[in-house]
Amino acid sequence: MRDYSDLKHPCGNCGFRDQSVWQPVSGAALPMLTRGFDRLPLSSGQVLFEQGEENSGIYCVSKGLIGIRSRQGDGKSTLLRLAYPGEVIGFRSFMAGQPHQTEAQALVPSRVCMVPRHTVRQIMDRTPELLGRLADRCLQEIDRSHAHIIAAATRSNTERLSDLLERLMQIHGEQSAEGRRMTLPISRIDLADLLGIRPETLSRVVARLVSDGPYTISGREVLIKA
Amino acid sequence: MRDYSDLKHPCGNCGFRDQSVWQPVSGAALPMLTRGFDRLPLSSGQVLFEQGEENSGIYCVSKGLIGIRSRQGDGKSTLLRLAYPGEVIGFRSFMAGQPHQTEAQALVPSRVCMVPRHTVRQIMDRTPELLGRLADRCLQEIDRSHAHIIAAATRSNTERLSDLLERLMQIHGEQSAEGRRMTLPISRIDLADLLGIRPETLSRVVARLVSDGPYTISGREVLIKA
DNA sequence: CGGAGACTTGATCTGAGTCAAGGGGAGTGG
DNA sequence: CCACTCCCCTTGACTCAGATCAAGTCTCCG
Repeated sequence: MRDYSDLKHPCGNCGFRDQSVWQPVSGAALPMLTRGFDRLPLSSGQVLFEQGEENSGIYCVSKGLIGIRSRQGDGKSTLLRLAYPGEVIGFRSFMAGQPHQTEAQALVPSRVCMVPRHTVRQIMDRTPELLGRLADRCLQEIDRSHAHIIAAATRSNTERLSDLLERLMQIHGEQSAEGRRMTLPISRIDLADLLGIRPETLSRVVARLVSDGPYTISGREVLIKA
Repeated sequence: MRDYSDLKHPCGNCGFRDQSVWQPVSGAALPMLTRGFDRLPLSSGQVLFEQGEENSGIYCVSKGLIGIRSRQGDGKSTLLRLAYPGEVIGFRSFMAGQPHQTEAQALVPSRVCMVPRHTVRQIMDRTPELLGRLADRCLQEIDRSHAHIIAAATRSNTERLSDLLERLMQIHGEQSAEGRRMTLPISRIDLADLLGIRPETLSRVVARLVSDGPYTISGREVLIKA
C-alpha cells in the first residue's frame, strides 16, 4: 500500500474546506481528485455551463458570484437564484444524470473549482461518504426552496429586497465613512427576477426603500448608512 | 454464506416496488429489512409524526393520503403539501439527523410502511445503493419545489385549483353516470393553504370554477362532468 | 337550546401588473 | 464631434386579483 499522506488535499487552502464535499476524500482516492481537480477563473459575464448541455462535472464556487438562469424558448432568460462562494452547482444534473436545466453565468470575476464527471464517479466508488455529502447539499437546496416559498408568501417585497441587499453586502460590501457600500453585481431586471416581480415594481420598491430606510441607492451604487 | 433467496422482499406485492427506496436491498441486508419493516394502518386524522419530534425512521405511503403540516407557535397549522401513495416521507429529517420540521397526518384511512431509523442505518452500511435512492427522492423534492414556485408565479388560482382537483380525482375518483366524482379528503381551509390563498378567496375561486367549467361542487362532493 | 367552527357572501382596500411615455447613458456610424 | 439608436431604468395612470373586514348561514355537537 502506497503512502499518500504527503499529498496535499486540493481544498486545503480553501476557506470552505471543512464543508467541502471533497473533504472526506483521502487515501488512494486523493490522487484521483488532485488529477481531475481544476480551478477555473471566470470573467464577468462568462458562462460556466449552458442550459440543455450535458453535465460535465460538478463545480464549487470558490470566489465571486454565479447567477443561475433559466432560458425560455423565446430567448428571454430569468435569473432564478444566486450561488455564493462555498456553494456547489451542477450537482442536481450530475446526480440525476440529465442535461443541465439551467445556465450558470459569472456575475462578477469569479473562480470555481471543477471536478469532471468521470472523476466524481471514480471517487464515489472509493469514498461512499461523498454521496452523503452531496445528499446534504440536496437537503440544503430543499431548505432553500422552502424558505423561498415561505418568504414569498409572508414577507413584503420591500423586506425581501432588503434581505437580499444585506446578503450581497456581506459578500461585496466595503466599509466606508458613512456606512457599508457596494456596487450591485446585477441589473435591475435580474434583481426583479430574483424577487419574482416586474421591473417597474422593483423600481418603486427601491424608491420606497431609499425614502423609508437607511439606504442610499444610485444606479448600481448602494450605501447602507451606519 | 447463507442463502437468502427464499426470503420475500417486503415490497414484493406493492404496486410501487420498482420505485421503492428498498428495491436494491438483497442478500444479508434483506432479513434486517423484513425484521424492521412494519405496515401501519392509519385512521383518518391520525397523526404519524409530530413537528419537533425526534426522527424515528422513514415512511413510505402505501395507500391513502397524508397531509404534511407546519404548526405555528400560536396553534395555527398550515397544510404545506400532500403525500400521495408511493411517496417517502420523513427522510429529510432522517438524513439531516434533525427533529421533524413538519407534522404528518392521515387525511383519509391510509397505510404507510415504516422502517425504523437504526434499521435504515444498518441496511445503508450493507447497501450503498440505498443512499442513492434516497438522494433521488431529494431530487424529486427539489423538482417539486421548483415546479411549485413556477406554478405560483405563472398560473392563475383557478388553474391551480383545477390541477389539484384533477390530481385528487385520479386517486380518489370514481366513475359515475354523469362523470367522475369524489368526496374531497380535505377542508376548504386546507385547500386554501395548499394554494397559498385565503379561505374567502378560495370560496370565490370554487364558485368561478363551477360557473365556468365542467365542475359541480357541493360541500365536499365534487363532480367533473364527462 | 346554544355555541363553535366551517363556509359563503358582500363591500372595500391595496399592492402589484400592465400600458404608455420619457429620461439618460453607452455604443455606433456618419 | 454630433446625431442616432438601443437598452435600461423610471414615472405616471389605470386595472385587477386577492386580502381584509364584516356579517350572515349552515352543520355539528355538547
